[in-house]
Formats: sequence, C-alpha cells, structure tokens
Amino acid sequence: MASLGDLERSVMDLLWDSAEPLTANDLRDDLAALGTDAKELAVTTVLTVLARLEKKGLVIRERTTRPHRYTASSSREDHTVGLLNEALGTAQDREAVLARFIGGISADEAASLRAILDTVKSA
Amino acid sequence: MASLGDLERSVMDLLWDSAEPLTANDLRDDLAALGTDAKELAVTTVLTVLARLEKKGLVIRERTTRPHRYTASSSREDHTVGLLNEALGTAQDREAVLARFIGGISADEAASLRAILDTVKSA
DNA sequence: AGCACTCTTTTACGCAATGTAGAAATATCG
DNA sequence: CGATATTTCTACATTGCGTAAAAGAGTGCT
Repeated sequence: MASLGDLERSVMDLLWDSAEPLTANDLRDDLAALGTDAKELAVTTVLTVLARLEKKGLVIRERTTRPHRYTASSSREDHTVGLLNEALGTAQDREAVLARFIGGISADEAASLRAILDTVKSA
Repeated sequence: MASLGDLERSVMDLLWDSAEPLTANDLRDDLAALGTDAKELAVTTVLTVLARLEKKGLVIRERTTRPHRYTASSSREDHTVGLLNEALGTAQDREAVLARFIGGISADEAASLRAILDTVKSA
C-alpha cells in the first residue's frame, strides 16, 4: 500500500473528518488551525501533497468544479484495515500473530471483539 | 517503529527462519540462494544492512565471536504484532477498525479467533 | 477581446532512508 | 610479522516527502 508522511497524514485526517469535499485552500486553512503550529503552508504545497495522495489512490479529485474539490477515497477505518492486512500479510502465520495480538489487548477490548465476532458469525 | 526496505526485510526473514545465529557471509549466501535472483551481493552490503537493523533494534549482534553472529531480537510474530498496533494506533476508532477487519476475515479465521479469545479470557 | 485574478501544473531543492559497495582499518592465524 | 578474513568508514544513486517559486491555464469583468 502506501505509507504516509506527516503532512500527507494530516491532510488525510482532515479529509476523513470532513463530511464535505475540501479545496486546497480549505485544507491550508484547516492545517494552519491545527495544533497552534502557526504553520501557514503555501497552497501549492497542499496541492502537491494532494496530487501525490491522488496518485496513491487515497483521494478523489473533482476536476469539474473550478477550485477542485478533494475527498478521501475510502474511510479512515477501511484504510486502517488495509494497513492491518498489509502488516499481517497473506502468510500462514496470521493465526500466530493474531493470537499474540489478542494476548496483548485489554479485557474490555477482548469483550468487544467477542461481541463483534458474534454478530458477524450469524451472517 | 521502523519500516523495512526490501533487502532489510529479506535479511530479517532469514534471521527469523533460522534457529541459529547467522553471519554476514551466511546471509549473503542465503540471499543469493533465494528466488533465483543470482544477485550475489557484496558482503559489505549485508554488513551495512545488518548494522542498520541493529541500530533499529531488530537484530542482536554477538561481537565476541569473530565472524559476528546475528540474531533477530524478537520473533517475526511479535514484530508483526508491533506493526499491527502501530497501524491501529491509539486512536479511539480501534473498535470500528477491528469490526471492519473481522468482517473481512474468513469463517475459519473467525473461528480461530473465537477460540483464541476464549483461552485468553479465562486469565 | 483583453485583462486581472484565481487556481493548477511544472519544476526544483533539501533531507532522510535505503540499496549498494569500495577503501581503509582491524583482528586472526600460522 | 605477514597474509587473510572481517568489520568499519565513507560514498554515491535512487526514491519519498516537505516545501514552494515560477509558469501555465481557466474565469469573469468591462
């Protein structure tokens, strides 16, 4: 898949959190509004990052509207699931890994997992 | 954590699959024996990679023996679990991600998961 | 149409990670 | 001690990413 740099990640986070498509200018402003960085990037910087994210298939660009509008191509959760599967690989040791993983999660989470499994199983 | 390049990854795979510690020469030969690449890297290349992996904390180097001997510092499974947690992040949407992830696994795997959860839960 | 303004594309630079390996230093063995 | 094996140092090319100026293109106004 594609690993993300810091800025790319920030942009994706904004797109994921936004119900509406955003323009490069929107994103520049939103980025500046983040963590009191007072960064204030150039808009071309944002556009470059967006172009790269588009090439990676992570964002969709509407070229019909004049300020192009950008949207995340999949939800944050789906993206993360992709990362999980990438990390897990197609190997046969998936089960061993999952066993260790589960061994390390909290009781609460184990309970949620069980609940999720139950709802899925019935399907 | 640390993402691995292709060569670094190959070296780690060999170390993970080996019961014994390996020397740089062992690894050079093993790498050459892989996928009919007929690559035959220079030994210094392997040593460089090993030094980097050591710095990343992924391999342990025995400096007492003369051809230094290298071992993976943790199992492949534990390493993968680290990657999983890194991908999952500390985010609050862990559950949403896990739900989607589980939705995408096979029935077999779901069954194993349930079994694993049961053994863990009792603890 | 021509122009000003906005937005996008092109080009570019610096830095870090990685693959790759020669050259130099160092340890070992006989 | 000298030849040989091994490690360390140094180096270079490539790629990904952050960053943005410069150049090109679309839009609307008059």
